[in-house]
Amino acid sequence: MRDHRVRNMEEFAALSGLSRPTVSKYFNDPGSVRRSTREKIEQALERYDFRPNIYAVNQNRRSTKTLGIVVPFLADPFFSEIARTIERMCIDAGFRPILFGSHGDAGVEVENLENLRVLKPAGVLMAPLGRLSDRPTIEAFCADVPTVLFDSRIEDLGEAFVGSNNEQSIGMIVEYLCRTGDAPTFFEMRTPANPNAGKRRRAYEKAMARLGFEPRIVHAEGQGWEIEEIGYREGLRALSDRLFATDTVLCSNDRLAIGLLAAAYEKGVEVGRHERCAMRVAGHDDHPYARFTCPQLTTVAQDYEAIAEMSLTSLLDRIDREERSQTTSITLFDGRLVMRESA
Amino acid sequence: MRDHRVRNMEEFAALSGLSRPTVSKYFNDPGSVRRSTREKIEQALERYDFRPNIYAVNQNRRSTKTLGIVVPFLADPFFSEIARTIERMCIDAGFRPILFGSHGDAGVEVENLENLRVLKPAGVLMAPLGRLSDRPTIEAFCADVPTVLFDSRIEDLGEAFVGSNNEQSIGMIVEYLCRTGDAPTFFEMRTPANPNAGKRRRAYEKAMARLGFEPRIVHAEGQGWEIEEIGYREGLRALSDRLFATDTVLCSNDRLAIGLLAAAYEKGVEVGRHERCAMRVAGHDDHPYARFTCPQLTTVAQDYEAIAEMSLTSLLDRIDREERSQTTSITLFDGRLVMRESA
DNA sequence: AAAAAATATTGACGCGTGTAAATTTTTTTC
DNA sequence: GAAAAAAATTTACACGCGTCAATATTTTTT
Repeated sequence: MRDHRVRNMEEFAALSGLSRPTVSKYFNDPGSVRRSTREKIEQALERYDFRPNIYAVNQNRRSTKTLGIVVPFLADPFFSEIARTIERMCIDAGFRPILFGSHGDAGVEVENLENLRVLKPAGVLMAPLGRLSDRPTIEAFCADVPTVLFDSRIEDLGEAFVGSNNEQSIGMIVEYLCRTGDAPTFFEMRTPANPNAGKRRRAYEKAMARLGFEPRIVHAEGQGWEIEEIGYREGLRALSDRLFATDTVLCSNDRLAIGLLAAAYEKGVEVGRHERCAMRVAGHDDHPYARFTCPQLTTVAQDYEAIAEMSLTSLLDRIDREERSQTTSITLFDGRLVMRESA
Repeated sequence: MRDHRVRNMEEFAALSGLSRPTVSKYFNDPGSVRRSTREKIEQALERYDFRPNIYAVNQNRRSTKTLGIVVPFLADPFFSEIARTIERMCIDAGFRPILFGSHGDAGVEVENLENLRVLKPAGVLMAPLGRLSDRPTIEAFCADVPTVLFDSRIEDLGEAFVGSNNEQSIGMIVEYLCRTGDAPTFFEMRTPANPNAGKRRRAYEKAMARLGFEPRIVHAEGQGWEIEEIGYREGLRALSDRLFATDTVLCSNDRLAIGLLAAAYEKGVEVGRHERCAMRVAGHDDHPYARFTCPQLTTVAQDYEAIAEMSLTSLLDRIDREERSQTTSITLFDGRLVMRESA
């Protein structure tokens, strides 16, 4: 049991009865040494619990076996969930994930990339802020480090992009809403940070046109990532001023819908798909809290797992091939309708 | 502008017209070199943007200027918020924060500590899982690395503990509820992961006794961090079976309250402090979503900033003094009553 | 049992920086 | 302007590990 502290690999090799290069070989790939040798090392490992100095290791390896993960906002459950999924997969793939949240701030996003640069990661998985992101910085970063973007696409950047198929998912929910009641009015932020917002609006317009309805859009004013607050405040206003043209509202995302539902409740406007209800509300993303809104929110679930897995696979693929690709491949996953009480 | 890549400090020193040791001195403390020297370096820095290799640096320094932050669950807004606050403060203090979330899993928490050990951080700020945490592992870690615990206390561990004063905050809200209506029934998980839960229950009992009421407790069955789900499911059951002895319910935390409010809504039980309402519900923590529940949740706000700042200050203090303290100092911050519609 | 193949060892160098001692240069003080 | 103090330079070693070439040993094949 843990006899004494082992200073370095030299000492540990001696304790194992082996030479340092052999032990080094083992740590880089346990399968590359003879079985009897491996057993010797693992036996010693149990007694002395030695771990190679990561700083010395990374100084000499070309690739550091660390992967950066950058998300715009850790407090947003979508990103904390997806980060968690990616982290786990990284570890299973033999990499060391390191997580950065940008707090919705472009300056912090740039800082995060600078910090990552210093860490010389093998690759980076990044969900950019979107419209607010400093494109030149990200471009320069992508040129130096293999980077896969997810969730928010930035035109022509990154080795690959993985996201959700807004056209499909919005089309699907618009169709559902039209089929079961009034055609939806679209509720979105006027100047959303996330580029998915624009795609969703266009998908809404397209779906409405296809179904023969006039698209109607209500814009919420306000900036930043306090999206529920904006949905609430602007929802109150829209309800007071009767801005919603129909009794059905499709929100650009669940966080906006959460705010709107709070506003409707406060106004005494009953929301739901039943006869007596005055209004239907739907969202997009299947936010973890969508099950606990009043009423429970009908929405579209994104495939977290698939997005995480595809992002990582694409990145590891690029890292393995050790060549930078000129084109950015794009993968989009379909959403799944989640029917609850609100619409 | 960015003429060419600078390989190392030797080369950069030559480009600055200085010797490497002097440049090294500058990077460790810009104030330690003559002003004219500093200007030379900063001028060169603008042209060549060199940054010392962090791996080579950390191999030789005793302390690594990185600070670990470990939280039990990044998807929980309380922790993502407090992590963000601490991160910012770390950077301002000249340290490099590195964030780990344990996903509510004791195994991951242990992994996080192991990974941190490898990184040889100057210190660690940790909110443990609580009851689920593997005490021996954390104890061994605290013995090796200066660690300050926050939020969840583990008896006799860490250089310091910073948390909230549950006795004060629960006492305050119990008093408020008793003054304005029925005395509250306490709603909590039977086997909560977080040790604050136990403190809150005892504080509730104490406050009720002080005010001359019989304490009444309803237990929610269920394990893990899906607290809203448990609150919802068990809330439904409690409402169906009329388990709440009074018309006022004080939840052990906001996440449980969010679930209970969803259950009440579904049951058609009107919640609020107005005449016509059948029930009052209060929470604890001032969760970011407490403003968007239906109705908005009356709760107790914890002082994020104060907890973050105090934790970091305590840690930096211990790091500076370069000595391990025998006693763990305890700091608790008072909560602030946040009155909204639900109670 | 001998030959061939696989694996381990020895010894050495390099990575980029921290750091210390001795020396030289620059700045400050009187 | 000389002496004292402060700062920079030179030189050298250390950190812990990756990696290579040459050699020795073990294992597998014939």
